[in-house]
Amino acid sequence: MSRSNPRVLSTLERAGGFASAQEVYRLMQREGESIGLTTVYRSLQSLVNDKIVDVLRREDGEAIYRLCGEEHHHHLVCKSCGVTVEIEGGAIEKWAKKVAEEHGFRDVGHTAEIFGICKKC
Amino acid sequence: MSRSNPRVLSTLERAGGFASAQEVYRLMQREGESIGLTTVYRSLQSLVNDKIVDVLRREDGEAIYRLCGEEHHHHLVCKSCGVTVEIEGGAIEKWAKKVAEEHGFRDVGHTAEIFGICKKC
DNA sequence: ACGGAAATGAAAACCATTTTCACTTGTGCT
DNA sequence: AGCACAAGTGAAAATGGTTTTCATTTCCGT
Repeated sequence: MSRSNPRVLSTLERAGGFASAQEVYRLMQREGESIGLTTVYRSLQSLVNDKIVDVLRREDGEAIYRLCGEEHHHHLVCKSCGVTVEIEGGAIEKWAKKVAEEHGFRDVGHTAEIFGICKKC
Repeated sequence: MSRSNPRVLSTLERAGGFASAQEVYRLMQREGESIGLTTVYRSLQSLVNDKIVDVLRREDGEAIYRLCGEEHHHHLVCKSCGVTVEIEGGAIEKWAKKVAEEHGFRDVGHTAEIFGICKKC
């Protein structure tokens, strides 16, 4: 098995700790790094194996990676203009954890997003 | 736009209300129904638009469809085997509403999902 | 029966991801 | 240094789910 290319992790960090493999690849290219898409995929997989990053799925099925333990937040998105507000989700964290434990789940994560129409729209 | 082919819905029901497009297609073929994969996809999409079925993602990114009641609920999904538990989200409803109001949003909706590894996996 | 709209499905296009394979780089050993 | 073998790399091809295209068929209203 191959090991993670450190530049991949560092790029993922720079991306805000949240990006797809393709995005990491494009970002690295734009910055002049010489790397192949294959290596990006392999490095991300390896980081997932080592539990250094988490993998989630976007609605369209694309895999997105984020640093584990990264303080995560949620989004309040305007359906009309797309403006996004980052919000704290203390209540959610507890709820998710509690519900999951009640059902015997482990290794628990969650997603939550609020959407609506903002004041200006 | 096209409408849903009723045999697709009925097959999804027979499948336990939980299957991927490919599985629905294969099931229908095995039962001797004459239908194209394209129509299965279109029907499922249309059912999702009409909020008759829900769409989730398996760990490998494949979309899975399931019948869904009208009451608003959330899901606790096993990342490994896909088993799903419907859960109440009273705490979330309040949280979403409160946060959105604080930021002056109206017409508010939300999504929330918890995922992890279930007891059996 | 006629004509246009909707439905259908085979084949092609798409696109993220994985695999293959030939080549390069790194490492340990003498 | 020189050698051998393991590990890393990436271009290109393969994979597989999903979407698009487009020609054909089915439906429906008049």
